[in-house]
Formats: sequence, structure tokens, C-alpha cells
Amino acid sequence: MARGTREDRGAFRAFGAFGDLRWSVAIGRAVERMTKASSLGLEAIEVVRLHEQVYQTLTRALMSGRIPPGRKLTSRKLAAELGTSDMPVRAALVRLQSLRALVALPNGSLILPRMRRGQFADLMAARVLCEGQAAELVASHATAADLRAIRQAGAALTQAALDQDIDDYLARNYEFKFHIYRACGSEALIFLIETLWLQAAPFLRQFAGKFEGALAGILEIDYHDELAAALAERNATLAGALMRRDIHEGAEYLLAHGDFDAEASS
Amino acid sequence: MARGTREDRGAFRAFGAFGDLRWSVAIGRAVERMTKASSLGLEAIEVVRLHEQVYQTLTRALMSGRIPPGRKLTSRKLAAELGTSDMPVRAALVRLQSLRALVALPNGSLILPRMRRGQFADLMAARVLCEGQAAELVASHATAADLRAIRQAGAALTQAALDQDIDDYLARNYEFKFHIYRACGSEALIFLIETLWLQAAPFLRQFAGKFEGALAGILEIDYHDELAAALAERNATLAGALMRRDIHEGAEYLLAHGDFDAEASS
DNA sequence: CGATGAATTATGCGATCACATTTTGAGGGA
DNA sequence: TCCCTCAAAATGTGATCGCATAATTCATCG
Repeated sequence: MARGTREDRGAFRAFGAFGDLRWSVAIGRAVERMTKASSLGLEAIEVVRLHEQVYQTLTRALMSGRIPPGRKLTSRKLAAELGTSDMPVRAALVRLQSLRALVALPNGSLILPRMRRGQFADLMAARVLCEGQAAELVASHATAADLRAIRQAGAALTQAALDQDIDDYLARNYEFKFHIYRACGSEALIFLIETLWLQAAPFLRQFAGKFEGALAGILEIDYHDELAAALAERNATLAGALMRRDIHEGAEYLLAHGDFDAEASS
Repeated sequence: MARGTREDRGAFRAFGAFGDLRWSVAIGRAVERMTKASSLGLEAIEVVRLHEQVYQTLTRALMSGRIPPGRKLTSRKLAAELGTSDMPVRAALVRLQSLRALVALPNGSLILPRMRRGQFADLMAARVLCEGQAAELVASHATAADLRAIRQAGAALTQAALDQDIDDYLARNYEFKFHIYRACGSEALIFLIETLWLQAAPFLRQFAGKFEGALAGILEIDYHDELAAALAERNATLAGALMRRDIHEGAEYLLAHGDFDAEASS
């Protein structure tokens, strides 16, 4: 595919590219070809489809806030950027659209939607509902290993806040929360929560990023330490309440300080 | 495309075909071509993409229980059945997979998954959570027109139960419930509920269908009349409780009487 | 008759092509 | 400077092609 010849296109460099997309895809393909080497005693290699890799890459870019609201994502540009054809990109985009992470313009173009204040509040209310419930379930379902992992993730989160590293904080926050949710024992609930995060997470970085300096203060509305403790005590009611409060107060903070899209439309 | 030449393939006739898929798709295409007729004063015609029509068709087939669990859905067969190429079918299938309505086998084939008892209980618990909350919201958000529509849908539902028509009952039940949810004012919640129904609805017909005769008794665990009344009085707490009870008792009934997949596997 | 293995078919996945429409950009005129 | 026009590029969408693997069929052998 003459990978070198497109080095200068870089339509997406504007927002820092997607990282090392092209490399990971290229490696994935090489790996795929090695699948049936020869019968030496080698472990099986998991085949990862291109469209899956593209999806993972786009998801990471979205979740970490590297794609600005309003950005149009075209399959051809992305395909060129990744060094693949349209097809795997289209499949990934269809997935993201069906999960409401992207929305279609009247002509079918897909954009990362702009977020209106009311919309964000709505999403956060749904998060409170689902994630509060998940936290309650975890208090009764979690294994000792789960609780240990949750505590560790919580410690890393605290450290990120103290380090004033907003990107690290958001990533650690995701890790901490999903360590909890994955231990709740309800596949259905986990899936719902994932879809909510896919819709909301792209905006956290935008809104939170404006207060780079004030990150230390965020611990005042962050109850993850108490939450981890409540889970360890298997206090479902308290854990649920703390999770809800954490999400609610974080949402209040962002609703107060973030700049959203104009409320008028639709 | 020589549509007539495939008349005898009909791989999906086995479960009653998908209805009039091919016709609706063909009509859709004809309509699409008429879009830019001439500037007489005609109303605009909405262009509906093929992949969207395919998705709608498959969704209807799923939701009404016309596709048996374990059925493999292949893009080529469906495309032949519908008289289109693979591409629109693939897009529709990707959507259904990403919403967990279909699941992929290791080789990438998609099937309507079999449902295990624990899984179904899990889904129903998530429904109780989300739909209970939605009912509460409706009590405060609904307009008078909403309430009128809900009452009408409720009356139709009652009639279907008295008529002992299981398919009509399930369809009316869907209509009634979603009249409510759509009035809740939370787009996020509606979306979550839709995904839950897409996962659960394909099995309702299977499980409920075994008790063809006993349908009159279903009204004993069906609180839609009381629910409509509670909404009309804007009693949020009661409406939420009734919705939860309706779902819960319906789920208990199916869990007790339905035949699920063996619980063992994963 | 039942099992085994080879040939055939079906299928997932990605690439490429084709077409209509939309979007963009340059040029020119008021 | 602003607006209009028109050509060129971009884009969504669907069809078709090709390859590798998986599933199925069928014939042969025990």
C-alpha cells in the first residue's frame, strides 16, 4: 500500500492524530499472517480483525477526549490515515453510531456530536442510576481479589490527582470505576454503563481541561477512597450512595464550569 | 439484478420469512429514485437508505420473535432474500451486534444467541431499574396528550389480552410501554431501554408462546391499567412501583415456565 | 452401516469500483 | 469586499471481486 507516500496527508494531525494507529494496525496484520506458522509447540495467536482494531483505536481516541466535538469523521480519511481500505473503518463507524457515540448528519456524514447542557445532565442522571446500582451489587458480589484490584486502582487515582495530571486522572478514574462495574455480576448493567461512557467521556476532557490548575481540589468531590472502603465492608447502601454522590457532584462541577453547545437547537 | 431468478432460494422461509422484506426494499429504492422529480409543488420524499431498511426489517423480525434462538444470520443469505448486495446487510448486522442483539461466533458468524436463565434474569433486573425510573419521570414530565395516548394504548393492550392473541398482546405491550418511555424526557434512558428490549424481546414470544391458552390469566400480573391511572394522577412513586412490579412479575412468570438454554456454559 | 477424508460450497472479511450527491474553492462580476 | 457561478474534489452508499477459512457434502474404505 506504499505506506510512505502518504506521510504528508495527515488530515487528523490537527488533534494529535490517533497516536500510533497505523503501526498497531500494520502489526496486527503481520501477526494475523503468522497464525499458521508450523507445528512447533507455540501458543495460539488471537486473530484480531481489522475492523475490530479500528474500533478499538477510535474508541480510545474518543474516550480520552482526543477528538473535538463537531469533528467530522470520514471513512476515507480515516482509512488513509490508518493505511486500510474503507471497509473496516465503515464497520467501526457504524458501531459507534449505533451506540450513539457518533451521530449522522442529514447527508450521512458522521460527527462527534456537540453536547448541550441539558443533554449532559441527562446522561449524568442515567449514569447515577446505573452506576449507583452497579456499586450496590458489587458490595455483595465482589471477590476478595476484586476488592484488592479496586483498592489499587483507587490508590493510582489518588496519585494522579495529586500529580495534577488531568489526562492521567481521567484514565485512572475510568480504570477505577470499571474495576468496580466489572465486578457487579450483571453483564446487562455493564453494557449499559459502557454505552453511557462512550457518549459522555469524549467531553470530560474538554470540560475538565479548562481548570488545569484546580485539579487538586477535585478530590473534594471525589469519593473514591470512601467508596473503596465501603465496598470492602460490603456496605451496599453506602457504596451506592457514594457512587451516586461522586457522579452527581462531578457532573455539577462540569455543568457549572464547562462550556456547552447552545441549548436552543432541537 | 434479475430479481426473479432467486425466487426459489428462500433459505429463511423456514421461520416464516421476514414478511415482505423484499417488497419493502424494492419500493424503497424506487422511491429513492423519484426524489428529484421536477419542481411541481410536491412534498419532499424522505430517502431511506437500504441498510436502514434492512435494519428496520431485521429489528422487527427480532422483536416479534420470528427468529429462533441459535439461528445463524449470514449476510449473503439475507442479501439474497432481500434482493440487495451484502453491504447494506452487513451494516445492519454490525449494528445489531454492537447492540448485543446478535453475538458473534469465534469465526465471526452472527447468531441470535440462546438465552440462559441467569442471563434473562439479569436483563430483567436491568429493565426493572431503567424502566421503573422512566415511569417515575413520566409522572412529572408527561403532557396531557402523552397521557391520552398512553391510556389508549393501555386499552388496546387489555383488549389483546382478552382476545387471547399472544402476538397482538406482545406488540401492544411494546406499544404501551414505549408510549410511556418516550414521554419520560430522558433520551439517554430511552436509548438504554431500547437496547434492553432488543436483547430480551426475541425471547418473549418463545417463552410466552407455550401458554397460548392461559393468556387471560396474564392480566393478573399485568398492572398496566393501574399504571396508566397512576401516571394520570402524576403519582411518580406509585407509577414507578407498578412498572417495576409489572416487569418483575412478568419476568418471574417466564423464568418459572420458559425453557432456557442450559445454565452451564460460561 | 458407519466412519474418514477429500472436494465442494458457504462464509467472513477486506479491497476496489461505480455512481450520485454534497462540499469545497477558485474565479469573476457588482 | 461581498456574492454568485461553476468546476473539481470529497463523500456516502451500494455492488462486485478475491482470498482464506470454515462448513458441508459425498464418496470411499473398513
